[in-house]
Amino acid sequence: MTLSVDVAPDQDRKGPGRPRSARVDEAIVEAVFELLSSGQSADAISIEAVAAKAGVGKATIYRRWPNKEALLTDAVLAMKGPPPELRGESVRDDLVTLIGTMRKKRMAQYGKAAACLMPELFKSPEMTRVYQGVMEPRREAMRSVLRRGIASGELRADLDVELALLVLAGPTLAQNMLRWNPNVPDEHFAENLVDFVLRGAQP
Amino acid sequence: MTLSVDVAPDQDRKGPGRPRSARVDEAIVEAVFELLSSGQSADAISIEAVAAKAGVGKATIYRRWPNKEALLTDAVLAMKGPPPELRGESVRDDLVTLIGTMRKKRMAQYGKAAACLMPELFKSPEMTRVYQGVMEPRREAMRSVLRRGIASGELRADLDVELALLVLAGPTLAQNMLRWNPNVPDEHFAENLVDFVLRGAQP
Amino acid sequence: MTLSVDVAPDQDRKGPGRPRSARVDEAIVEAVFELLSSGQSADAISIEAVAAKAGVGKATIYRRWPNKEALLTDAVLAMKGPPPELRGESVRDDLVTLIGTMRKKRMAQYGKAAACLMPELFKSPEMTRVYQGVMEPRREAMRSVLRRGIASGELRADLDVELALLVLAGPTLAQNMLRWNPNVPDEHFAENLVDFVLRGAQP
Amino acid sequence: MTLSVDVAPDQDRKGPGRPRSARVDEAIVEAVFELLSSGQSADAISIEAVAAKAGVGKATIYRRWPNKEALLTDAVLAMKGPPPELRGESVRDDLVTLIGTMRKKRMAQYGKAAACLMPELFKSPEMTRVYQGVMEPRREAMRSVLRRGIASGELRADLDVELALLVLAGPTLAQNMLRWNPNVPDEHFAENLVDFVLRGAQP
DNA sequence: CGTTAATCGAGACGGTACGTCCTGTCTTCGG
DNA sequence: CCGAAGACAGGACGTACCGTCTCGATTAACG
Repeated sequence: MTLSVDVAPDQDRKGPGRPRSARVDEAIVEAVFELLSSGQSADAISIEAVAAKAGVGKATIYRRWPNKEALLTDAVLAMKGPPPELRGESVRDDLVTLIGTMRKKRMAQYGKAAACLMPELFKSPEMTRVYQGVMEPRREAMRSVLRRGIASGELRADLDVELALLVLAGPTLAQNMLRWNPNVPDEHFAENLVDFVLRGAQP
Repeated sequence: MTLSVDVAPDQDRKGPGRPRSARVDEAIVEAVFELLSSGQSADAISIEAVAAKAGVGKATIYRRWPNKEALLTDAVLAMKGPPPELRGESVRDDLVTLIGTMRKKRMAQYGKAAACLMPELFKSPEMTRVYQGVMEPRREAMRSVLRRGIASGELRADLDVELALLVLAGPTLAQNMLRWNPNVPDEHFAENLVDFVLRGAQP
Repeated sequence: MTLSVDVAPDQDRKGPGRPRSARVDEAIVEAVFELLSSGQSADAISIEAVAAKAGVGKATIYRRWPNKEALLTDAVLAMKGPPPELRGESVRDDLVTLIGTMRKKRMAQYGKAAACLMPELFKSPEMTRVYQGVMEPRREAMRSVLRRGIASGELRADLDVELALLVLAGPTLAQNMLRWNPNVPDEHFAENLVDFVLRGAQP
Repeated sequence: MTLSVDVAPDQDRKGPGRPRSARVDEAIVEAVFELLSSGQSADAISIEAVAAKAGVGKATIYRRWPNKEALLTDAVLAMKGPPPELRGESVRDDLVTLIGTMRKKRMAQYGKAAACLMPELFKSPEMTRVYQGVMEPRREAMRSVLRRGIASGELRADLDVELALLVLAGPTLAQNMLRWNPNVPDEHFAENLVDFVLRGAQP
């Protein structure tokens, strides 16, 4: 599945008049992102606040996006990064890498932002679609690693790939977004999780 | 930890005048819950909408709760149910029961409601506290089952209880709230998850 | 036409229990009248205000009248006084008496109250009916005086009785309710008006 | 006496921002007038109802008038029309014209509206002042016609002008506002009234 | 004298309107 | 084209009453 997306979709206009500033685009999307990750729910984010934070007139925003939903959608799209590069040697290491990239750098922010977007996900199917588009590549990468492990004998032959995916990503999500279990330390989270999932709880 | 909570806190007033109706309390909290679990974010829930849905005047709500946050907090408290009864024979069965009760009946609604409350959790520490109060009993129940398993030899002696907790609850949460991985079926979810976590992914 | 009216209609109950206080009835109607003649419109008069002014509980009012309209209606009825006694000698004197009794004593208050009731007259046909019932006897008295005058030759044979009625009552009303022309003095108003109407404006 | 009045008083602002819409002003005043003449008392007219009827947001009303009283006052001002043109030949004809213009076209509406405003007149001196300002020009016009009649001998030399004014306007008012005497027909009302007043009731 | 029922004050109830504030959109201004 | 600023329709806020209903306590006549 390929989702090709441009952040400011009607930018290819030409002709007379002052051209649109690319800086402005970035400033707006950045402002949305900051507001989101500061714990504001989607409906609590007003165009007015975005305009103020970006140092921009309200009209300038409406010139680029038809409404708030489109703006938020584009801001979510902008959170999408390149897929992580995998070494491809050990399945365990690749899984650790994949889980780890969900937790690095801006991921604490990302997690908070994603959590704040949740009500929006239930309301807007468009937003749901975009969110899936952001998630799916990582999911697919993990699937292929798991399948490789089955083929190479590093993982059980009868492994349920989808369930394994969920068991790896679920805790990461819960911890990222909600810090669900405060007793689990952040350090070596990825390694500990992967090792646990590989080995299981039985003796 | 014990959290003793009454939903309508100042009801024990006495003296002259017509007493407050208990039906009204229920109707209001129920209305909040329905709005929450229909995918409205906390800030999108207006007191006016609650009043309309409950068939109640706005003043009747304000007579009981000083503001929206208090109302939402109490509504969350009302979601707290009794802890599940465990058979106490097999650790595996008890874990299945615990995971299962997170998914039964109204839990799909509960999950959606919880997801919609997330932005509020970041804003209101009071809400965070109450949410923890609702969660902690289940967490503690699962902890003691896990410890029992270690003692009885059903689980590894070096098991990280907190991590195990997260690995069991995280996927449940992700699936409940977000239906994160649509490829994992709902049927036998608890059994499949517990068995997977017990056994691990390795051959 | 006969309108038989009792102010507090269901008073004839008997049997055990504390009887209704006649004082309370009077106090309530009096309170309504005072509020009306202090320049409050009918809708601006609240049962609460009436109860407060009469020193009575709201329930006490609702026990006697089913709603505000009925209360106001009864209060209007209470404004009805006995028809004036006419000497029957001179038509001019009898007209002066009739006009004069519209202006005596409490009539300034009555006028103000009536003015404040006007919006209600448009809304409530029941109120209209009652108001007519209060007005009609005076109107009829004046008609018979006028007809007597025609018969006795004191008035023109071709006099339009209804129009004469209006020309006598209209200015009185306008001046009572609105003090419409502040340049016309209150003293000898009735005499001046009647003499003017009798004589006309021509040389 | 000259009363210069503008309906929307602070409209002459300049500077940036979207200018106020003149249509909106008209729609609001028109809505007030319609509500008034549909038999609503002044206090029964809610700003909310005005806004709804005018298809306007409440804030738009409050941007122009500080409170309900000011709005009603301005609406009354808007009822003021140009003084009628008089032929100046016969006093009788001019009086008929003056009385007649009080009864034409929208005057039935005007009468009802005025009646509904009466309670307000007792409460608000400002409203009283404005109402006088609307009435006075017509009163003055009639006075000068009467004085002309005295000078020309068409009317009695010792005529009390103010009383004559009241005798002409009072019945008109009573009939306009209250349809006080339903037995007097609307057709030829002005002619009949003026002829009656000129001639008097005596033989 | 005790029963009984109507009394009164008080306050909860479902509503409606208040006047304020804010949002998303639109429209103008000056640069 | 851009920023700023303000008007606009709409809607929620929290308050204040309204008319009604429902209590507890009091009170006065009847049995």
